[in-house]
Amino acid sequence: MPDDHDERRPMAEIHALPIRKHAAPAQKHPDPCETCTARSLTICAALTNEEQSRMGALAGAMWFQPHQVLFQEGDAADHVYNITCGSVSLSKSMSDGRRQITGFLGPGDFLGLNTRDTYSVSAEALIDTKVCRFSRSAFRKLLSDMPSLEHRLLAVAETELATAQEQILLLGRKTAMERIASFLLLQVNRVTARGLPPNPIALPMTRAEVADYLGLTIETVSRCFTKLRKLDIISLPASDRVLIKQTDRLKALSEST
Amino acid sequence: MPDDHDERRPMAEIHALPIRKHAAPAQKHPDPCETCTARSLTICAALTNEEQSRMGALAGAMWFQPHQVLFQEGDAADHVYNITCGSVSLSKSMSDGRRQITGFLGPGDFLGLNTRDTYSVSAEALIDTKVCRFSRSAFRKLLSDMPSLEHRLLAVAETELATAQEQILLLGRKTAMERIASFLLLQVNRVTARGLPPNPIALPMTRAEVADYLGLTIETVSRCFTKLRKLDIISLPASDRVLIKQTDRLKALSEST
DNA sequence: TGCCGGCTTTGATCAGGATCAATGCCGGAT
DNA sequence: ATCCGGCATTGATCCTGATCAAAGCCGGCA
Repeated sequence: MPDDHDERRPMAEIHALPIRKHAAPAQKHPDPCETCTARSLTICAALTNEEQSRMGALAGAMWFQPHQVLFQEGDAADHVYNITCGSVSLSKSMSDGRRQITGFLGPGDFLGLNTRDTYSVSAEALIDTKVCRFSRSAFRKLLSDMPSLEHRLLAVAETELATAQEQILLLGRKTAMERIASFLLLQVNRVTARGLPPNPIALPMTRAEVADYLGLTIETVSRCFTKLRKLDIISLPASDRVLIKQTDRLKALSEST
Repeated sequence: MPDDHDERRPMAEIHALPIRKHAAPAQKHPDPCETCTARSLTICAALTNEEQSRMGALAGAMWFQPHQVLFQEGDAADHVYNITCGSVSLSKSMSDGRRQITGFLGPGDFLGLNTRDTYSVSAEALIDTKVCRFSRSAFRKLLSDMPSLEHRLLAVAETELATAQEQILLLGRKTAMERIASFLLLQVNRVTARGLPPNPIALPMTRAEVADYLGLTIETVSRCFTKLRKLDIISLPASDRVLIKQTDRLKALSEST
């Protein structure tokens, strides 16, 4: 991605497309990995050029529009995905409609790894999103040939596990305000890890998605944002942008009450 | 383990020991893996005999008593552990003492895997527990020589991730009653997976530990148990044993309200 | 320019679970 | 047999965040 920091702004060529239930594979380039902007962020960084081109040959690029579903919890886990650009939410839902978002993914993140043969969560594009897709069988073959790839995936899985544990602490024991503060600090980390300017932070998700991620309601999320604004800890230049004015006070709020 | 189903009953030889802050390594047997009762449950099952004896040579057996700490969140991650017998809780704590248990582990489960150099959670024995401990450097060497081991670990990590996602849904969106019902059904699975009789279930943890796992208070846990008993869905022959009388109704409670 | 629909904010009220407090139960030690 | 300490249960009250309801804001479009 060039310096387009507003993750919400649609990519022009995609925006013109009619909305479809399922995305179509993009036409193949001679070597898509050559120009991949997420390459340094992702597991591909662990591979030699040769290995990478072999991997690239198996990949298919795909685009997804906001709210398009990559896969649903319980679907046969046919593919694995690597996000090259955009944002995706992972979620689980209950029969009565209650939803819990288990994580937000961005460029370089890996999706759909699964021992069992069905996905354990649903994945949905938050904004226009481009992914690199592999069939699971091809990917498995790749794995058995490249121990460094498997090694890297294990590291990724362990990091995700630590993130999930942090999320479990947040949901089980933190107050609404602590959750919001932790969330904002997390977004700062996410954005700086990608080398983007940290302030103001662009939120690729709506209040409803934040609420479903933090185990709260839309109203509570909104009220906490307002309260932080009145405390002069943040400002909200737009509803999807947050300017953090006092990081230290935000940190203090994320740890106690 | 023979047919001693009460996980809370202390092992005789251990109970005689004075309480120590840190457990001492047990004297080495010629080949401890030969007699390991958890062998079929754990990652060792993926290894050939030769590989296993090589792995066994690097392992040290250790015992821990109830409340003994294997390691603390933030400690240098020097070792990895494999539980052969007993139960361990993983938890994270906040500075003011609030605690969240992120999971309970039992025989065959693996502990302490970590990309970074510090543990992301604390581990504490719930009951008398025996583990097989490896230094991380030795274990890493082992890993690079045995792709099948790494493959197996990846599968384990993915299963743990799916479990964590389930826990995130529970903490973010389920009511107190739904959490308790889900918890009890989870315990049934845990116990039957180990081939033990499912009814009544022995709970190796106290109400406080259940509460810290489910993001509730002791009182709420107790009230839910009482309510389930009054609904004739369970009975409580002892405070650490639950007899499930109507699994179908319990399942219904775990999904809606 | 003004309408419309989706998202966000704000207000009023409600309720599920937390907190505070007391009692009960059981096992181990004397 | 009795006491004691830790854990569990039960009851009364409180409070955080959910729910219900109504504006407000903003961008797209006629």
